[in-house]
Amino acid sequence: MSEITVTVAGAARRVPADTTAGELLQGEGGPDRSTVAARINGELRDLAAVVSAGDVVEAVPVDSADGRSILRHSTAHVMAQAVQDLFPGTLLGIGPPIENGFYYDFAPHHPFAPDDLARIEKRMFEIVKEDQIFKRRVVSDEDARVELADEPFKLELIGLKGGTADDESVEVGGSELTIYDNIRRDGTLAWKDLCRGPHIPSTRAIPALKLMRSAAAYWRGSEKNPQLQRIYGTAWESRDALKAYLAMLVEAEKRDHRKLGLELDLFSFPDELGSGLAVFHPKGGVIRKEMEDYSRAKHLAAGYEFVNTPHITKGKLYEISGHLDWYSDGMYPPMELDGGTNYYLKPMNCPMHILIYRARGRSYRELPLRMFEFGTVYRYEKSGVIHGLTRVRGMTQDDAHIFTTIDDMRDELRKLLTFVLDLLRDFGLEDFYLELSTKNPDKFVGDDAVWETATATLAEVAAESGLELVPDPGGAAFYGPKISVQARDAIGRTWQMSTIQVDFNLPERFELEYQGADGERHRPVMIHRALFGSIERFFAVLTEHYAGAFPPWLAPVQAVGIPITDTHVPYLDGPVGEALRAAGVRFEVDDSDDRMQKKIRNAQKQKVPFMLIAGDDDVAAGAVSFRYRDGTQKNGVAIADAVAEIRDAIERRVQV
RNA sequence: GCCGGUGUGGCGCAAUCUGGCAGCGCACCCGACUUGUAAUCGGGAGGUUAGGGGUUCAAUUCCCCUCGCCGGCUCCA
Repeated sequence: MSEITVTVAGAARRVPADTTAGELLQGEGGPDRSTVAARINGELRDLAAVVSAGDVVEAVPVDSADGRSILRHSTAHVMAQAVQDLFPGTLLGIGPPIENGFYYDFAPHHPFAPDDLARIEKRMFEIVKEDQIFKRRVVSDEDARVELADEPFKLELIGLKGGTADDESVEVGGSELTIYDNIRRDGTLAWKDLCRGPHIPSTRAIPALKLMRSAAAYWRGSEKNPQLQRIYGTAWESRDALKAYLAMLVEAEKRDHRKLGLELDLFSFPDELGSGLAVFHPKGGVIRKEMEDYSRAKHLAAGYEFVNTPHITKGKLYEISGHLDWYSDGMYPPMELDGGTNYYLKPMNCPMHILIYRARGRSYRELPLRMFEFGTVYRYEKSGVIHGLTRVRGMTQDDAHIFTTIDDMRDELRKLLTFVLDLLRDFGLEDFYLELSTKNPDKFVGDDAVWETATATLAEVAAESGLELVPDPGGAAFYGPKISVQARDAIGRTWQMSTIQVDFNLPERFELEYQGADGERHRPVMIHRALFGSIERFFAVLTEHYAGAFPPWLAPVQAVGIPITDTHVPYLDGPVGEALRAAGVRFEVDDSDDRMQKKIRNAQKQKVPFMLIAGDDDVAAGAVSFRYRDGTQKNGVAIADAVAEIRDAIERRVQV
C-alpha cells in the first residue's frame, strides 16, 4: 500500500493511501465521541471520508458550533426514522439544524398530537441504542429519483440541486447528490435520506436529545405551498449541556414580560379593546414615563426639534407616499366620511413629518433638520403574529426623521450611531452587533450610484463603531439601505433594537427640495430612525433583560418603608418619607396589617430596589435599616445618608 | 391569515379522560395579634366554568360555531 502525506492538526504525517479522516484523528480526539466529523481542506466531511495526498485535516469537536450542527442534523435523521417507523406513509420534507436544535418537516396522515412526540422520542432513544452507522453514498439524479419515488417533496429538491437557499443546502446543497443510509449492526438498512451531510459516525454518538414541540410550517417557506407538520427538537454534546439549555429556557420563561407584566401590575391587554392593544397600569406608566423623559432630554441635547402630528389622515397622504399601494393589508381599513373621503389610522409618521418639512421653503442652512416625535401608530397585524408588547397593533414609536444633504449624510449617520449606542447603554444594554441590510436587486427604487454611496457610508460608519457587522444582503427595504442595532440581553438572547434607514424614495415622491448655497434647488436625503423601535417593544425587552428587577431610576417604586410594628409607621411616613419625597424618590410605606416578614416578602416579590426598615432602634437613632434586593442588609443608616445613597443610585442610572 | 393546543372567581391550579352538589392556595374584605429581615391566626365574600348552539333525564365534562390566549409558520413599511 502506497503512502501519502497529509497535515493533521498542523503537523505533516505519512499514512496509508486509504486512511479515513476518523482513523487519522485517532488520538487527536477520536475515536471517542467528542469528535463528530472532520474538516478536510476547510470543508466539513464525515469521519469515514478517505483522505488524499496533501489534505489538511482537523477534528470537528462535538461541542463546537459546527459539531453541534452536525450532531443536530444527524439527530433530525433519527427523528425522521422514528416518525416513519411509527407512522408509516408519512412523507418527508426537510430537516436542518437550527440555532439550539433542529427540526424536520413531515406530511403525516394526521397532525402530531402531544402524546405522539413522547412516542417518537422513545423510539429515537431506541435508534440511538441500535448504534446505526451513517453511510454516505453518491447517487445520480436518475437513481435518486427512482429510490425516492415515494417521497414527492424530496423529488422536488433533487430538481433544485445546487440551490443556494439555506434551508435546502442540507439536502442537496453540494455539487453531487448523496444519500445517507442508516445501517444497523447486522448490516441491514434501517433507513435512508437524501442528504448532503456530513453526519456523525453512528446514532450512538448522540449524547443527549429532546423533542420540544410540533407546529405547522409551509413547505419551502411559502404561504402558497401546503403546510407540513414540523417537529422541533434539540441535541447536545452532553446531558449537562442539555440540562443547561433547558434551565435557560426556564429562566427565559420566568423573564417573560407578559408574565412579569401581570405579576408586577405593569400593563394588560383587556379583551374589550381587542388584540394587540395594551393599557399601561400606573406602575408600567411610571417606567414608560421615565423612558420617555430620558429620551426627550437626550434628543433635545442632540439638536432635535419636537413635532406633533395627528393619528388619522385622509388617504391622500398614503397615496402620495405609496403606502396604500404596498401596505394596505397592514393598515386598519378606512373610515369613510362625508363626501366619500377615506380616513386612515396612521401606520407610520414619516409622511406627516415630510409635510412639516414641506410647509415652507427650506434652505441648506437649516439642514440637517431633525424632527422627533413620540408618534403613535396603528398597524393591522395579522392575528397570529401578535405577541405581548413586542408585536402589537397600536404602538408609540420614538420616531425621528432627519433631512440632510448628501454631503452631510455621512457625518449625520456617524453621530446617529453614536447617539443610538449611548442611549441603549444608558438603559443597561451593553452588548451589541450591527446588521447592514443592502439592496435587493429585484426590489428597489432610486439610482444605483446613490444606493452605493449610502450603503458604503453606512458600512463605513458601522466599521468605525468597532462593533461586529453582520451583512444582510438583499434585506433592505426597497427605498434604501439600513443599519440595525442588535442587542444581547442578560441571558444572551438577541433583540433587534434600533434601526437607521436611508430613504431616497419619499423625498422624491413628495418632491422635497432645499435651496443650496449655489442658489439651485436640490433634493434632500431622508434618514428614518427609531431607537427604542417602539416604546412598547423596548419596554418588553427591558423587562426581560432585567427580569422585572428594574434599576432604581426606572423602578415604579424605588423604596418601600417597612415598619417593625404599627408604631413605626409615623416615623417612616414622617421624617423618612418627607426627606425621600423631597429628594424626588418614589417611596411608599407598607402600613398594611401584615407582619414585617410578610411585608419584606411582598416588597421582594415586587422587586423594589430598596427596603427601608424601621423599628425602635432606628427611630431612636434617626436612622433606617436597608435591605437590598439580593437580601443583604445595612443597619442604622442615618436618614440623610439613606436619601443620598438612593438618590445617587437613581441619578447614576446604575443597577443595584 | 394558516396548523395544532388551550380557555374553570383578580392570579395559579383541581374536578373534564370515564357526564351526576364547581373545590383548593394566593390576592381581597372583617376581626384578633404588634412581631428586627421571604408567608401570624380566625372568619367572610367572590364563579351563568370565554360566548352561542346541539346531544342528554342531567354538560365544566361530549359535539359544532364564534372569540380570546399559547406554540410555530407566513408577514413585520
